[in-house]
Amino acid sequence: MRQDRATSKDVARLAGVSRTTVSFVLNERHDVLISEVTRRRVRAAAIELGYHPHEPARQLAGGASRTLGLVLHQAPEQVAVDALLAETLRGLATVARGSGFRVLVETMAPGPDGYTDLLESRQVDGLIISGPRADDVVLRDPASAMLPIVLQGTLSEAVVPSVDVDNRAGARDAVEHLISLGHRQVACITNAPLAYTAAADRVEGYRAALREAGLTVDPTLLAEGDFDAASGHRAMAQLLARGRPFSAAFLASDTVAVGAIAALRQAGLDVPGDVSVVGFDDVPLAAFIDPPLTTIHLPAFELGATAGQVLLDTIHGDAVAFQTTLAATLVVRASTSLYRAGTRRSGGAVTG
Amino acid sequence: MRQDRATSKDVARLAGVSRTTVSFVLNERHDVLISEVTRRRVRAAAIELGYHPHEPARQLAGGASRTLGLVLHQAPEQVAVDALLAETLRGLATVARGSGFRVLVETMAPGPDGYTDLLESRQVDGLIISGPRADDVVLRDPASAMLPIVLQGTLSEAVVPSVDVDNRAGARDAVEHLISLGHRQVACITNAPLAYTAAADRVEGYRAALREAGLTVDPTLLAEGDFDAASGHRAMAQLLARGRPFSAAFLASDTVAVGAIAALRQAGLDVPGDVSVVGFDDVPLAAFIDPPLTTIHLPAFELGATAGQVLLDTIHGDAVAFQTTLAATLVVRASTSLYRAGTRRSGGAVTG
DNA sequence: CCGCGTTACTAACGCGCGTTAGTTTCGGAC
DNA sequence: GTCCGAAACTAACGCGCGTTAGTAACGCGG
Repeated sequence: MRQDRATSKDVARLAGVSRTTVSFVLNERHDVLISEVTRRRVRAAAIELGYHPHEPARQLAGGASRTLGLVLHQAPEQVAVDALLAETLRGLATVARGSGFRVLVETMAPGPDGYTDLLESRQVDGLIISGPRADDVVLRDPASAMLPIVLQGTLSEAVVPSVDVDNRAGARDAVEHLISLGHRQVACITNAPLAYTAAADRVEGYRAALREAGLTVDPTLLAEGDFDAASGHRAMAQLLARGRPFSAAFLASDTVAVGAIAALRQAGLDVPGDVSVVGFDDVPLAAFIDPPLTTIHLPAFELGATAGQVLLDTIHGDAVAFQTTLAATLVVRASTSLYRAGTRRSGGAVTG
Repeated sequence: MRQDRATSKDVARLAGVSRTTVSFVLNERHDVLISEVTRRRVRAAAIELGYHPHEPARQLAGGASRTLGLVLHQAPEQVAVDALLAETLRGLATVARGSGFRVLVETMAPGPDGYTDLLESRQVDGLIISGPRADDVVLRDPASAMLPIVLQGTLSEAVVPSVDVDNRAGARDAVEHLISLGHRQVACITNAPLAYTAAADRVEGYRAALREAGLTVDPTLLAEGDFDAASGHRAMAQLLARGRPFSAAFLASDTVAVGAIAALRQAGLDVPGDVSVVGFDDVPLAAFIDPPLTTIHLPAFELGATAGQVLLDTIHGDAVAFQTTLAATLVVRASTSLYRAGTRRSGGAVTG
């Protein structure tokens, strides 16, 4: 196996045909006429020799790599904390394999580095960019509009197709749920700095729900998270320190929520007794932490699968939707409860 | 950009030299003598044309793909739950890039499918197999010993180099910690079925610690987890139902631990008041759940990086250690406390 | 003037495959 | 016997690159 690989020439010789015939048979070209006897003979020879076509060679000859690139264009901290990456990757890989494609992963710190190398060197036929950054020039350059690139996420003014979850609607559902339980003062901690569109959209949904319910949006009830649980802890501590009472909170990421809940506990507050909490993402552990987290389910597998499908369609030259939005649905568990005036803190948290 | 790519021929023409010279210059072959003037001219031409070497072509000509394959040879449930995959992948990608390699990910359900296709078709220069299964024939076939394959994990009788965390020592440290706090009845829930070597090793470490402390190993205090939190919940419920008292538990996975802790709570038991708990893995959320989890830190990034380095060494023909073991160290947080006889349940949990 | 080493390049092959344009064989219709 | 079209193949090119062997120019000692 270490020694000489079998080439299609070897197969041809063993089967007593030409290399061309071997290629036709193994690529199942039914438009060319080859007798069933010959086909069988070729296939048998290929198996006997343990023949595997040399991939780089067929990529060179065929002009396509049958490989999809997944660019993780995010900071290490984010990646480390992204509990859903595995699922997304699995979704992408599943769709890719279904079409005979493989998946190449490129991790890269945010910056001006070019991921287009992958494309220009023809190592991949298309790219999925996850975690797009506002400073990304390629995604805005009109010339890129024709490249097989799909955004997983949202970026204003991007010129390439994108697939994303409906962050705004999900957030609104989350907050509407809290309002329907009678809560009137609802705090919010973002999942990330507002420069990230996903974070901005979720806050937007939060505001929309409040407005639609005729409630005022109080900026002192908003704090900023930064991906990990520690940031959620800090943000909640800030919120409590401000002294503005609230009986519920929308925490725009489960990971951030876990930190925030810890902060609430340390302040002597019970969840959901004193403060009801809704998260976002529905990470695998969400159902099992204490209390089981009411959250917005992010369809991670579908996200990867859909992005992959859109990219494949783009590569094949099919028309694709410029923007695909997946629904994120509310999952009610035990971290939310009816608002009861006169609870321990008279319906609102006070300074910790 | 959609139109004709620039080839090295175009660069040669523009620079007024031959294609060979272009190749020498761009590949920084300093062993061939080319004047600095020419070098500059070639580089300028390449930039002007936006030239990117055609990767499949150089792979064909060069005989190497400069790509590493990561095979996730595990069931979907595992992947979904693997909070550390992202970190491992990042570690691998970092090392790979450092040597000019890319990373191709192949997810695959357990089974007899051949991941060696990747290798035989020369799409990758080497493979890292994560989550090896006992039924894997390739890894035992002596003929495979010379293939550039590295195991991330442990498999008895495997003939390829492996990189793994010291599960046994980590587990022993965990249990020793509990014993040092005065606990004498220590339960254990595995992270996975015992067919998985990692699970078996952790149980082994658990037993060793007990024996070394002169304690008896009670099989009724052992239950089996299955990757996710739900399995931890079930396993802990079983343990409680058996009625055998214990004041501490070693839960061989943080994810499983989260489920187990939920079950303890439902049985009216406090952690660590009634039962001290040590986990394994140190997932990102471990420090922030309630109570902050004492656990064994798994160096995920290093695991990926080390596996990648060993694979690169193998590919380059360097001698590599057949087995590399990374230390997993105890992180003490708040889920463990001193054993106090006469606590609520007189030092032990009883039937729930 | 010749021979010879050094410098700076280039012509041309081969990597393994897909594919186009052709060739041969063969059965039947006239 | 000839012609012809269909059937079953094959020869040979080209994909874009790395690389080996070879060449041309040049200086310099003899």
